[in-house]
Formats: sequence, C-alpha cells, structure tokens
Amino acid sequence: MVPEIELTTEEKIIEAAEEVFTSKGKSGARMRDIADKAGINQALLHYYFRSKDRLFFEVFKRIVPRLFPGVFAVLDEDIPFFEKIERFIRGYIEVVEAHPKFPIFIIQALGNSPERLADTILSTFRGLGIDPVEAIRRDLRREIEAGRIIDIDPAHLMVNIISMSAFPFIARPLIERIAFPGRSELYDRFLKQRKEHVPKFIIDSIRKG
Amino acid sequence: MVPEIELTTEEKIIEAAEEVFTSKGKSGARMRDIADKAGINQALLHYYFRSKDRLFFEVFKRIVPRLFPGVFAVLDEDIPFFEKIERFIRGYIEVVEAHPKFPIFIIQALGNSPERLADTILSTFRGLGIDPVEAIRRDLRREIEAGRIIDIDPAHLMVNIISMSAFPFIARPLIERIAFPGRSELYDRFLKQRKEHVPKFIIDSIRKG
DNA sequence: GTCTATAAAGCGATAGAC
DNA sequence: GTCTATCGCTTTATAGAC
Repeated sequence: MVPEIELTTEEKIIEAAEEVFTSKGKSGARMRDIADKAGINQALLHYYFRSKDRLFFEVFKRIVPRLFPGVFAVLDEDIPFFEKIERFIRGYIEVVEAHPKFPIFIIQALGNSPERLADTILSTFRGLGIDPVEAIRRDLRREIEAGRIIDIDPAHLMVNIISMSAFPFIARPLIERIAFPGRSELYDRFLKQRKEHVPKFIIDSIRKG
Repeated sequence: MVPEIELTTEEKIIEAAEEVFTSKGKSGARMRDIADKAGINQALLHYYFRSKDRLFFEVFKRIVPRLFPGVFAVLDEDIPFFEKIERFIRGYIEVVEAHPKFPIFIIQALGNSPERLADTILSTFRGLGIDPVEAIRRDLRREIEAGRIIDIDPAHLMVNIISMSAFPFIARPLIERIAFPGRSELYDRFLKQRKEHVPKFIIDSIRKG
C-alpha cells in the first residue's frame, strides 16, 4: 500500500516527528520516541535539526499548508454561491478527515507559543493572496442585495462553517464516548454524514424565503 | 475584588494546579510551577496529593461538573422548544466564556489517557440522569410532528450547537489572529455577539416555512 | 552521515529536621 | 503541616570514534 520509495534520513525523521508531535503534543513528545519511530538513533536527530524546538517548528511549517490554503481557494472561484458553500465545506471536512489531528495540533501550538508560529500561518494565507472573510464578504453582499439570502455577518458565517466542520473531529474523544459509547464505527459514519448535513444546515439557515 | 477568605493549603494547591494544568496541559505542567503559584514548596504537593497523576485527576474531577451538567439541565425543562434552544446555547456560551480553557483541557485529557477520565464524565451525566441527545430527541419528534420544524437528526443538531458555541473559544488563538490580528477586544465583542447569533442561526435553519 | 557513550539539565518524588 | 536538601530517573543535547 505504502509506496516503496526510499526516504532520505531527513524525511524519515520529519515524518516520525510529525506523528509523535501531533499525537502527544510538543511537551509530551520525546526525542527518543521520534528517533525510534524513524529507525535511527537520537544523535542523528540533532545532527539534522539541532534541537527539539527547531524540529517542532519544521513539523509545524509542513502541516500548515496541508490544513489551510488548499480548501480556501474555492472561495475565489466564480461559481454559484450555494455551490461554493457546499464545495468549501465538503473540501474542508475531507481535509480534516484525512488529518484529524492537525486542527488541535495547530491550536495547541498557537496557544502556548510565541508569535512566530502565528506569523507562519498568516504568511501562508498572504502568500496565496487569500483572505477568507473578505472572500466570502463579496459574495455575501451580492447575494443579500439580490434577495437570495438573509443579512448575515460574514465573520459569523465563516466561523459557523469552520466550527461545524472541524469541531466534531477535535472533540471526538469526548463526543464519541457520550453519544456512541464503545461504537467507534458509528462515529465514523456520523462524521461522513456531516459532508451532507453541514452544507444543508448552513444553506437552510441563510436562504431567503 | 477577590474575597479575602483564607484558603486551606489543599485548596491553594488545587487552584494553582488547575491554572497550570489548564494552560500548559498535563505533560507541559511542572510540579514546581504549581508549588510556586500556590506559594508553597514542592514537597507539600506530594504530601497532599502523592503524585502528579493524582493531582491531575483531582483537577479533572473538579472541572467536569463546572463545564457540563449545569447547562444541560435546561433541556429537561418544560418550556417552548425555541426558547429552550435559545437558553441552552446562551447558557453554554456563558459557561465557556467563564472558563475558556476547560473544553480543550477536557479534550486533551481524554485524548491521551485511559478510560478512567471518560468514565468520570459519563458518571457525572448519569448521576444527574441527563442524556443530552435523548432529551432533545423527544422535543424534536414533537416539533417535527407538529410541523413547526424540519426533519433533523438530533445528534447532528446537538453537535452543531456545541460546535458553534465552543469552537470559537477553543480556536481563539487561531481565528483571532487571522480575522482580527492584534485586535483582541474585537474578538471579545465577536464572542459576546454569538450569544445572539448562534440561537438565531440554528432556529433559522430548522424552523419550517 | 551514523553510531555509542556520556554530559548536563530538568523533573517527579522522598527523607528527615522542625 | 511545612520546610530544606537531595535522590534517582528521564530527557535533551554533545563528544568523539568510525
């Protein structure tokens, strides 16, 4: 299944580091675990990345572009508004589905740490010329003026969309045990349903008439 | 402002521990920091709570009842459905507003650790005879049959509500910097607005006609 | 580049005096 | 109950051989 491409040592390290950092968090991660998972010794970690801090930052920089900018591109496409909403949400849920540990990793990283990490994210958005709230604001104004949707603050709408898409993955360990105790497969199905449910729920709320 | 009640040493410790654990996480927290914050020495921590693990568990047990059961009680009250939705959401947002670090603390704690913590939460709900999804299911069936709201899965509705209420607090370090960079007071206002916005958004979506 | 060995610091936990 | 002092282990990081 996994392609038999020979990874360089550096790649092996950073992939192992991503696994350990995203599942244990920065302070919970152990350099020793990363070395073991990469199949090398601990000294080599420092040879390539100098310190835990730097290695963490490299992992962070690799994760940001996989979680964010791709999906937001659809917001700039020239397609009907409801279809845009639908495709954005579906795309966003699929990204989080593929990388369920990324959102909480990012949030946790930003929670503790200096402005450096936040700047990395901001540059990523800027570098691609994407401003999510602004992108949706233009569409919204047009749709509202055309009388097709009700008046709504773009920031709230955007946060509603992201919340309903990401939170069920973030809070899985909590929600699953309350709503489907011991039935992990039911929660998987529930998450898949949200690709249909969330767009419908959003559009039902903002559509006029 | 803070009442001048003399706290026992045990209380001072557990309050300090709550602060440190909720802001740094379990593995990021240092017993030394907790002792310093409590104004005592490190040995006394172990005298009262024996180990970091036990101290963490005590903090966890103290947090659960402040985050969960109170708000859910309104679901069992006998009031009009839309009013119930409104009061539940407002109550929930106010709880998270008062304790913005609790949700991510709980999620992170449940993510790593054994079933013991999850059981604590489940017992809390059971102990109060509260089943959130079931509570809302009854109302929902009645309202759907009466033709007042559209057909909707109670689990999805409940998750939508919790998501939109809690996520903006959890993801604050991320959203604030993207949407209101350097304008913390704007984000505070944004969060307050959600007490009005979220109930309206929900009801607009599920109301029939 | 990769290894073994080890230094240096940090950490949770305990001993023992008061 | 509270303190100082310290143990013993873990963890990050470096030295030096190959």
